[in-house]
Amino acid sequence: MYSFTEENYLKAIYKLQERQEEAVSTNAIADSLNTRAASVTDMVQKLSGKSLLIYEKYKGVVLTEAGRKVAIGLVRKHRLWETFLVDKLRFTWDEVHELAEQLEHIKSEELVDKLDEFLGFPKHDPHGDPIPQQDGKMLSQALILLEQMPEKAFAIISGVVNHSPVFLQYLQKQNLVLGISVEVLEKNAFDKSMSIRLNAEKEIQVSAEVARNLLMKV
Amino acid sequence: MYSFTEENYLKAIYKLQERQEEAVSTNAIADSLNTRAASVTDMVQKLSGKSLLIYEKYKGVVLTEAGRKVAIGLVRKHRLWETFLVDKLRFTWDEVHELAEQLEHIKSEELVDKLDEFLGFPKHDPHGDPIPQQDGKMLSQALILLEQMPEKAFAIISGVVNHSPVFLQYLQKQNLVLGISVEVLEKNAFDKSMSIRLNAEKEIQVSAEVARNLLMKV
DNA sequence: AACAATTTTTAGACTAATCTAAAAATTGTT
DNA sequence: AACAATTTTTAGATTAGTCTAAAAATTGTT
Repeated sequence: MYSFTEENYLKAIYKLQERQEEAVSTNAIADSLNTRAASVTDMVQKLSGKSLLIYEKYKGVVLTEAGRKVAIGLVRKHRLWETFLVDKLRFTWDEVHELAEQLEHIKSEELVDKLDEFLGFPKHDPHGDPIPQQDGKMLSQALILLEQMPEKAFAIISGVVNHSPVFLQYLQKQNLVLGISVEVLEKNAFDKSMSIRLNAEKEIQVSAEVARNLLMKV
Repeated sequence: MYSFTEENYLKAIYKLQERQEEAVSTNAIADSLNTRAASVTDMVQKLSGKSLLIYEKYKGVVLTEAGRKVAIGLVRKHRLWETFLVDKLRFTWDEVHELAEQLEHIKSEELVDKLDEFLGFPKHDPHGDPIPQQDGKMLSQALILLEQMPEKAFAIISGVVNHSPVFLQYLQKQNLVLGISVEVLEKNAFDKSMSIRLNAEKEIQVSAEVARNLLMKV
């Protein structure tokens, strides 16, 4: 069984590794965990000793299969708890991240599997991110950014890149929520803002910043 | 906010104080937490510094109102999570204690209140123990032990004293579960065993040991 | 290829929670 | 009231995780 702290390091490394295929630097880990590079060096040496990652001095770290498994288990728990909080307890999707950060460390395979069943084996969490299955597999769903859509195209809002509460609250206010269908009416070449139509009804303007942070399912 | 460990000490002291009205000794605390008296001395000095309890050298400790409040909050969370695990996730009542020990330390007032609402504001947990309300009040329910019941009396099984899995499993097997009505048919003076009738149907024998651990609502 | 800038590691120290072993206080018994 | 038994505290050490500051390695630029 791994400590709260060990688990947090594994998840942070997993998330960093997802984007860039190379080894993850100690500084990058320190940044994402709000700690110092010296602390990271200590911890990755410890995790390396447990064969959860491969560490080369001055080169950075790469998770082993065992380490990846632990990290994916945490992501699974995090996203299932978020789904529970929103679907069952009626939290809003911008309130649940911090709570799920705590709940993901509850140790029990049986609990997470029963939660999964209770929720009806959801495929996505309230932010549109895919929920890993028991076997660690994730249904990848080929989402694209709103900014990448051409004029006249249709798609469904299915996730966000930026998870900050302020952004999520903005989306809520504009009714840019999961499942809404969007048609691109016009793309403004000057500032990259877009006119879009929601659910074949309301027409609104979104900035490039927003378009760059909304994930769409075609 | 208090640490996981501080919370565990407060809850343990609260539970010990419930039975005997005097100050709780460091040794008693050490026993109930599987730690050593020396460690307890350190921790109670720390908690005393935070005004959560009153500590007198060689005399033991008594919780302050603030300390009691924290402990009752933990009991509330523990019993609500146990109710969730049994009612919603279909765990059996002998499986949930360890999980609730973890879940009770999740920090969020809002979460516990929403959980309470989701469960329909239950008054008792799956073991029949009363669940404290938001304001810390508990509906006391004047339960008596089965062994205290006279012959020909009727009552409802409403709780257990001993929460060990082996006892709970025994109860399940005998159908001695919460809500069942019991009539005392005969009390054996020799070994204090009892003959009882369940739900006006099946007649069974229970030992003094069992009768001493079943809480009944008259 | 040398060296300045940057990144990373090492060394040593700190805190929270724990332990063992020894010292001190309390209690009970005669 | 004295003293043996028990309980409790103190002293000093340990572990996990963290930090700062200094040393070492790497990288980029000329």
